[in-house]
Amino acid sequence: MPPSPPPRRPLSRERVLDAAVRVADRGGVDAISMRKVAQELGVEAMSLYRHVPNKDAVLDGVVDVVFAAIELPDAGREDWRDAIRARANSARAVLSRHSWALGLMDSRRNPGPATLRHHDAVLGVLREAGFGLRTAAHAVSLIDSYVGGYVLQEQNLPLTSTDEVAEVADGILAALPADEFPYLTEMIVEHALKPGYDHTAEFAYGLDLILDALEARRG
Amino acid sequence: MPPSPPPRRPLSRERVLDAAVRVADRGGVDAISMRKVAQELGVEAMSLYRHVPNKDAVLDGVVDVVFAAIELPDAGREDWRDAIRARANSARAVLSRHSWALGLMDSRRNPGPATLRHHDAVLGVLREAGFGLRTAAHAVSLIDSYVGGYVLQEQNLPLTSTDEVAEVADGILAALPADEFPYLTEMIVEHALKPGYDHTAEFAYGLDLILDALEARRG
DNA sequence: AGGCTTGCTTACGGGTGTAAGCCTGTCAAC
DNA sequence: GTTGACAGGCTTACACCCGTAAGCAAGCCT
Repeated sequence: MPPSPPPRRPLSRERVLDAAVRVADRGGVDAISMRKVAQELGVEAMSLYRHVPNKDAVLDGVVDVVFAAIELPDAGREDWRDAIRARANSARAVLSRHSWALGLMDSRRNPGPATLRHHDAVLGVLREAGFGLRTAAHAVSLIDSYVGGYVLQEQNLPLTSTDEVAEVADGILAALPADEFPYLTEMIVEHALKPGYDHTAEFAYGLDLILDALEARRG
Repeated sequence: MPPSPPPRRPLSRERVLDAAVRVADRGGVDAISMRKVAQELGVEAMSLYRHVPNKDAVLDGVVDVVFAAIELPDAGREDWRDAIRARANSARAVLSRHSWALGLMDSRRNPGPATLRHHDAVLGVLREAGFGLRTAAHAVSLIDSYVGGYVLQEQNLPLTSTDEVAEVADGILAALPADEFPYLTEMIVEHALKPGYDHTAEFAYGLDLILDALEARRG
């Protein structure tokens, strides 16, 4: 018998979107082209159109795929802050793994089901915790801004190792007179170059500050 | 005498960058192409290469032009919060006017002079106000995240008039069963659709919350 | 056996960055 | 003045990459 030739799963909208995510992870949003996504699947570009109406639909879909990967807040927690903190950490992890997704959300005006379910769950936790409508709206705006903004600047400084930090910092320091930017120089030399900078801890600092301040204004 | 034919200012790096900003304001980052920028100046594409080495340099330059438009914090204020608040408001205004710039900052790894001057000034205000190095670093991260993130989601919901809000909200409400997203529905019906939503006020709420919480941890 | 799904082929009309070389207006030195 | 150099802008051309319309071929299910 033929040893089951390559399984050859048929294409599907889901497989197309997943492939698009992988392509974007590798080369950014601009890398998402029908040809490249098709290639990722070992297929020709036009084949995708059997499962997706056009490229815009791919972009819309891809955003929702990423959103679906963010864990929903657990409404069962006794402290609303724990629920929100967990989902914020998850959101940062996911958005930072697919850093192109943040920028893509702008141009897309059609929220998918995962996106909507998400906002609903977060709002639910806040409302059940006793936040008024208006305060809950403020809280959502504030928290989402912080999470999104943090990921944004995390991308700007994707410095995983201390060596990389040193390299970039040296470049800046060398290119510019230290006495023109005294505070920046101080920060780089005295703080950024010290080992042990941790994005997770930095993120947590701001998040806790925000959550505590919101707790103080609850109800 | 000939009535001074069109003044015909010569090109320059500065004029090229300004034109690129206008092009991006009109059509987003992707609209920045050498041909389009040249057309904006009434000139052919290749002429730009006399004043700019390549397209990447245009993108780097354009980011710095936008940054330069943000007003520096005034170190003279008695309360550091007033200085930071003023600069945050200015940043939001500028970045929201050139909404494409936020996304562009990611890919650019070469901060221009305006960018550096900016960070230095903000750090200066915080340090002079008595913040320690570590706390100042946290504060910068927190504030910048919030400002950037707010602009980001402001773009997602660029709803200037209440009518627009209603239109979008109706679309969402119609497309999805209200009982599947009860909290979201509540928020839209009871809050978002009410007149008087003001982005400036919403932004101020979160900003003040953050600044007050930071003040409590100063020194 | 027939139809329907799935993927492929070909093709069109556009957009991109930029290398190489030409043309012309301006201005300084003779 | 006349001449010469040179900068600034233009033309042409190359070698890509893009989204997608139209129609064809093969495999599966009924």
